[in-house]
Amino acid sequence: MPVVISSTKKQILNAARNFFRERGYAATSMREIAKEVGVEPASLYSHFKSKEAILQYICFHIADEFFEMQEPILNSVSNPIEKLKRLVTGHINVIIENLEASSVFFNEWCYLKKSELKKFAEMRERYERGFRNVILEGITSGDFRMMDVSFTVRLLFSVMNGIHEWYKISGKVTPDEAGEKMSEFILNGLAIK
Amino acid sequence: MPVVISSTKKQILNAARNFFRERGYAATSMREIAKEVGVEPASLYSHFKSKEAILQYICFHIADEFFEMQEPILNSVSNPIEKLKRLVTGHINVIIENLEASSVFFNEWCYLKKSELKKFAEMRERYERGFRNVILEGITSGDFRMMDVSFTVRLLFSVMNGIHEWYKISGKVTPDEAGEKMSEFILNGLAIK
DNA sequence: CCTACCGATCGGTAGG
DNA sequence: CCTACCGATCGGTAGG
Repeated sequence: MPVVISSTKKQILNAARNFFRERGYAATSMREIAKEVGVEPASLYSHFKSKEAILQYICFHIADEFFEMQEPILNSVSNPIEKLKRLVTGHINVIIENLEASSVFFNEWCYLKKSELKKFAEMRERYERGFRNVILEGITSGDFRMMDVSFTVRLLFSVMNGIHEWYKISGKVTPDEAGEKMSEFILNGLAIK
Repeated sequence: MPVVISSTKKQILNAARNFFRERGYAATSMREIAKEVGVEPASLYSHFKSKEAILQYICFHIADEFFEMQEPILNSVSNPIEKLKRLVTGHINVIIENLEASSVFFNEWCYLKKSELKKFAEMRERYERGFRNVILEGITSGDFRMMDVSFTVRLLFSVMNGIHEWYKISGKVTPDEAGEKMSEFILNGLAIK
């Protein structure tokens, strides 16, 4: 059942995503967002009850996208290597298709209020567990080296998430090529064996 | 020639580094910094001419540390693999020994004023070039696979820089062990060959 | 969705 | 390094 969302609300979210990414949450004022949308500052409050509520919407909405991508892959039957490749490609595709929201998700989540911060941490833990399990499967199956799984998953997320800072939609590398190259980096590294 | 720096100035920098990392530059007020140091807000301005000047000091000071680490390694005669290992370990050691400053360097540089932003970008470009050249050397020598060097260097920096977000001084992984594990990840990846 | 407005807080300065 | 203070801007509300 699709959630109906007014055109003005969409515009507010769009403006907020851009400003929050560009200048940061704390440095963005409700007045700037209102001006961009073309309404008076007070009018924003008939769509969101606070500035932080806008941030909430952005962060949890993009989180849904990550889970919707992850679940079918985790439940598929492919081997660990194939599974990891698909997760990596899926993850960076979500980022690339939502560059502004992803940047806010990665960099501005800390401005969520306490109760939401807790939900946020639990969600991230659940998502990361999916990746950890695939790596464990791969070690068990003999496809992956023995390694410190927690440490490695953090490296994995660093590589994948970093892409939001430098990927250019207009560049010559398509999202799928980026997934290919990144998977090669993650699976085989730089050195010739 | 060591630059003499007053005890109060040091305290201001320390408080600023902590607050800028914890809440972000924009969300930190001069009043909070002053309170932490134990002086009146107005007194900060006899040490720094503006809030942004504090940010400048933090960003460019830690940048010096990165260059001081990099230069001798680039000029050493070790082979590309050894060189890259030492650069990786050196880079993350600078981060780990300066977690607050590094976080500010990576996340808050965008609040520098325009003229400083330009210097900052040039500096970063020069530093990254050092890494790119080592990878090029490695491809030429046959130690590294053929690859998209620009793309790979971005992945490399993502892996290395990400550590400032999750490394715990109190954890069981020492800085040198972290360098070892990270180099293994970068050079050989997850898969068994 | 607007007008009108609130109290709080901001970075920074004058002058000592 | 302090007292005293500035104009600007902030998130948000009342009431229509």
